[in-house]
Amino acid sequence: MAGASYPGTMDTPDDDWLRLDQQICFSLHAASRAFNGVYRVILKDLGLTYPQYLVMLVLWEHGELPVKKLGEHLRLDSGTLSPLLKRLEAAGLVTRERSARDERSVQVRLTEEGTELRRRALQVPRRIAASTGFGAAEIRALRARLDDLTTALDAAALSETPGGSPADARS
Amino acid sequence: MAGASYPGTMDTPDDDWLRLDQQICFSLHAASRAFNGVYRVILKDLGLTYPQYLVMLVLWEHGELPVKKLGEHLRLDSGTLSPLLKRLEAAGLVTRERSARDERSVQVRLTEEGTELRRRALQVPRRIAASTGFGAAEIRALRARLDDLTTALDAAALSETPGGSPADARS
DNA sequence: CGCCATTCAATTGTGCGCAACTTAATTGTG
DNA sequence: CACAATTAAGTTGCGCACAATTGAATGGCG
Repeated sequence: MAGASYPGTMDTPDDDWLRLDQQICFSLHAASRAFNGVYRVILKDLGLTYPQYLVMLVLWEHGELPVKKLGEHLRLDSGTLSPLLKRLEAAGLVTRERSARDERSVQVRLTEEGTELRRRALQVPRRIAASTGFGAAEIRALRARLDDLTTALDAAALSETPGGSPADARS
Repeated sequence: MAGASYPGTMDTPDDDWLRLDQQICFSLHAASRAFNGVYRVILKDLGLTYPQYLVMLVLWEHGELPVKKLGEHLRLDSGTLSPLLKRLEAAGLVTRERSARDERSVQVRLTEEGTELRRRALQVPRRIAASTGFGAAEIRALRARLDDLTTALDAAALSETPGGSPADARS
């Protein structure tokens, strides 16, 4: 509200950029936490945290996966996944077993109970969607925007990195 | 509330909702972390983390504030802010002092060095904006969308709360 | 005035996210 | 075959987020 409208970028002064920056980074941060909060409440019934739910979604879709693949789907590394999977295992939702073929890799499988949980999870998305007040189309549009953003940011992070390793051709 | 029909939803089957849900929550989660990653790299020069930067932005704008007010601006509670502010204090960027007027409250003030840091921070937003590949207008549009989302989610979180304490007129 | 409810910060405990490092298995190369 | 390089998980350490609790200060009310 403060002073105004900047049509394009033209020569927006630094101070205004700083204010805009405050707004956009705050907005994304806040939205992410707000989302997290709603999921927290809804997922409490299932005994899952939000990240655990994401892992379960991937497993429900793919059946079973090594930790590495799970990490690629979710962009998470073993530092995050290992303890998380241990908790899911303790909860009786998954099993972790070293692969016989390649002893380095650990296969994550749904238990009976884990598979079962999917039925109860089916109503979660509707409750979330209802909470947003957004329709399917709007959600899809927002998702597309966010994915663009993520793609751009990931690319930028690489070029911006001090090490800046150029070779990043991931599988 | 079961069986209700939702705004844009025809009769999309549950399975598809689950898949869409996977996508939108994953997208937001990923975007948030990607943003965080870019800030991490850029803010390293300033010796700040992303949440610390948010706190500094608020302080640069308002000069000095009690912890409570800081928390309202950022939607963070003392559980998060107390240790964070201690670290900013240790870094010599802020001071914390119990208010003489009301001994319960702690006033957070910028030090000389903290005020000084703003000049170096002025170029951060431009680097971030460049990383996103978005123009000011796009950023603003996205921000507006995210704020809508946050508002809706916050409202929903309250009504969704298990305790659903009717008297939830906070503040 | 005395007491109780409220308010603000801080603390504790749990979980996520990420960097850096460790350990073990596999692969590639001579 | 032997040995270095690579790969997969796990571990450690730090910081953030949030719920729940604690403790001190304040304000309201009889």
